[in-house]
Amino acid sequence: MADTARHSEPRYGNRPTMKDVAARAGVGLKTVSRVVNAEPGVTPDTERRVQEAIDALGFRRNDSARVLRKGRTASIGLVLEDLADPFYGPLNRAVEEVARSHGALLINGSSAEDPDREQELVLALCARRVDGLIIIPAGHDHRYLEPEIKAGVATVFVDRPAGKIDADAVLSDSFGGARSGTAHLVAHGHRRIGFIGDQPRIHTAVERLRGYRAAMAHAGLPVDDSWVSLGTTAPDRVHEAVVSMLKAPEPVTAILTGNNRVTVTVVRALAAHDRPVALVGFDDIELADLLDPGVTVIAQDAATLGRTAAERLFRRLDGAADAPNQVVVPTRLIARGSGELPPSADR
Amino acid sequence: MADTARHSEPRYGNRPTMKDVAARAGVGLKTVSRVVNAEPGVTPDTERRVQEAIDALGFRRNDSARVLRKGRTASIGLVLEDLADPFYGPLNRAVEEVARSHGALLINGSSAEDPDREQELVLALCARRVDGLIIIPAGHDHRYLEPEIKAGVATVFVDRPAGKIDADAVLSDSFGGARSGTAHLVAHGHRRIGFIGDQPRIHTAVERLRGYRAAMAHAGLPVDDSWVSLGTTAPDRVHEAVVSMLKAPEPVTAILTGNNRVTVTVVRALAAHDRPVALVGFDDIELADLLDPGVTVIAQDAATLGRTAAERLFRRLDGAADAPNQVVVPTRLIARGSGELPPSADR
DNA sequence: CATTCACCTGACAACGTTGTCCAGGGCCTA
DNA sequence: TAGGCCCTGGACAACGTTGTCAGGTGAATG
Repeated sequence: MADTARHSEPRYGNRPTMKDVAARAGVGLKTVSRVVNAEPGVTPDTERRVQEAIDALGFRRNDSARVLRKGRTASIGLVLEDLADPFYGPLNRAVEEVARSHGALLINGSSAEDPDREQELVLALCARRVDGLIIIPAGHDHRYLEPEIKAGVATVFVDRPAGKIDADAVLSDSFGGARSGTAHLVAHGHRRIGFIGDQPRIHTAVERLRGYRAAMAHAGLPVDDSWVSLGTTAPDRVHEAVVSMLKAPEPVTAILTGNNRVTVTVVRALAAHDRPVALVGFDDIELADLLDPGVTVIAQDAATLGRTAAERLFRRLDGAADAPNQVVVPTRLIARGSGELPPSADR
Repeated sequence: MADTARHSEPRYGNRPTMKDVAARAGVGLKTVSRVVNAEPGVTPDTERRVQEAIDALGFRRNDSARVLRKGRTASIGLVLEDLADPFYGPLNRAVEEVARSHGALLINGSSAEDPDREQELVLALCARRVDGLIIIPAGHDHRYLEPEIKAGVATVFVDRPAGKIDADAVLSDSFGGARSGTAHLVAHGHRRIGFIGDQPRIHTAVERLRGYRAAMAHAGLPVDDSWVSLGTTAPDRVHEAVVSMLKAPEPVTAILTGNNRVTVTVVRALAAHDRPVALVGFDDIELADLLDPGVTVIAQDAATLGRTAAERLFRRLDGAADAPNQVVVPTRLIARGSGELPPSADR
């Protein structure tokens, strides 16, 4: 009864191989290969016999072996920060769409904003010999990628630039977006504007803060330290920041938020507040138009980010060898009400 | 100058192999393998020499080759409907988390609700010899998977059951959720309740419709054909359905929606309507609590779905051989206002 | 000093596929 | 009918890794 496994026991689940198919069809190994790959040079009759054997045995070509022989895996890795963040959904899909159109599969994983985990994941992908990598970096030092890139792994960074290496990157215009969002609030009469952003480790967080400061400076407005809060996007910290900005002796009359998670928390916090406070959020959020007032946002085009990055990656894989460069995707301010509220009466 | 590539040109980007490392370190091939895999039986001195060669050459083990030899790829495939749908984000992440804890990578793709594309994707994953599959099925016939399952590919279906084969499945309680949502509306005095759901090809859509009908029947209420709309979740179709239900001679006073995308569209449509209409939505949506009124929903626990499925998958991979079974994850009704509105005055 | 034994080390085959190359046979033409 | 050519088919090696097994060295023991 016992199926005699020779030494250990590879052969996956005892799947038939081309050899088995060849034996059953009474042809040579290579002929089976030709049929499977629709290569020319096989008589219709022989082809039919081989095909029957394939169907009868339930043979399916082992791409692992194929990859080993051919040197290309037809798969790319996508490392993002959190698979569950709605901002990355459209990006993920756009990348998948492009990969699919190039016949490649997508392997992905989350770094959870942890540089070590990012590196571990990226190197695991390299060990699988993905043809290319699209990375939303969590860390600031990507020199560990140098040997990989030199060995031919095409690499494109998205949303944030690479650290300490020269690589392609596709970024949103964080600085410009934050600046125009802030200017929008200033234009509506606000002079004390708060900024609540993500951790200063994160490139986009810093850029957005810079944009905010630039707009304030341009308007000749001071920025009080108590109006700026950077840190994790955990709801309780953000909530606390909102409360302290509003309870201060010189309370802010408007807030600029640094990303979608912060925006959502701030909307909640402001709903519980008595005076209206203006709000402009970075990243669009679903249903923002249905709230009262609608949430004015600086929308990023996540799908374009992903598509652009993936297209650049495949252009590299097709041999494009021009110097690495950065593409900046513009943002768009969508006015819905919350950013157009006038300053509420002072204390 | 020209690097003489012997025949074609495999060797990825001319990456060093264990052979190269061995030559440089002046040791045998297998010794390098031992060092790389931290196997016992290597003198510290030899190990150091090998390690130096590894670092100098920038060697990284080729897992493709390893996989071929070992028979396990330590990767699983996740096929879902749309990577960008916020409902699948937490599910995706939960699966990834479990995979990660088992040292496996996640390959994923979208079926776009197209059975052919689902099959194509699944078979591509099988050709890569993923160890297991987690599938949110788009099609209704999965007999094409039989040879794969027989060959040892562990397979778990999520959100919707497998078609025509006996396989593990982890489902939400669509029927019970829709029934309790409908009963909730009935309890608040509604007698004419509409249902707007997804395409009847989709299992959950049918189950939810069944739950709705069951609750109506249980309450002794008739269901007029014009109150039920099944089809794509495209906003214009859904919008049209809302309008026609509200403009009918016997207009509905409440609506039950079949999924998150429908709910969002209906919220928009109702906002433009003059009379208040009660609403209960299937699936929770972000910010639902901030709308006015808050949106009452039947919440599904997508993360639990994903985690449960992934855990079952790995239990199978670890050898669990009990009969395939179905797990049903309960839903939870979250009352926020929209589902508690009384029927508005008749015409 | 010889023998045993433990421990390291390396040669070799195998995983399943594809590229190369050659052999055999049929068919056309001279 | 012989010669040559094209078309089909198969043997073989190679991709980079790991399992098996045998050889070799040094220390410990009788």
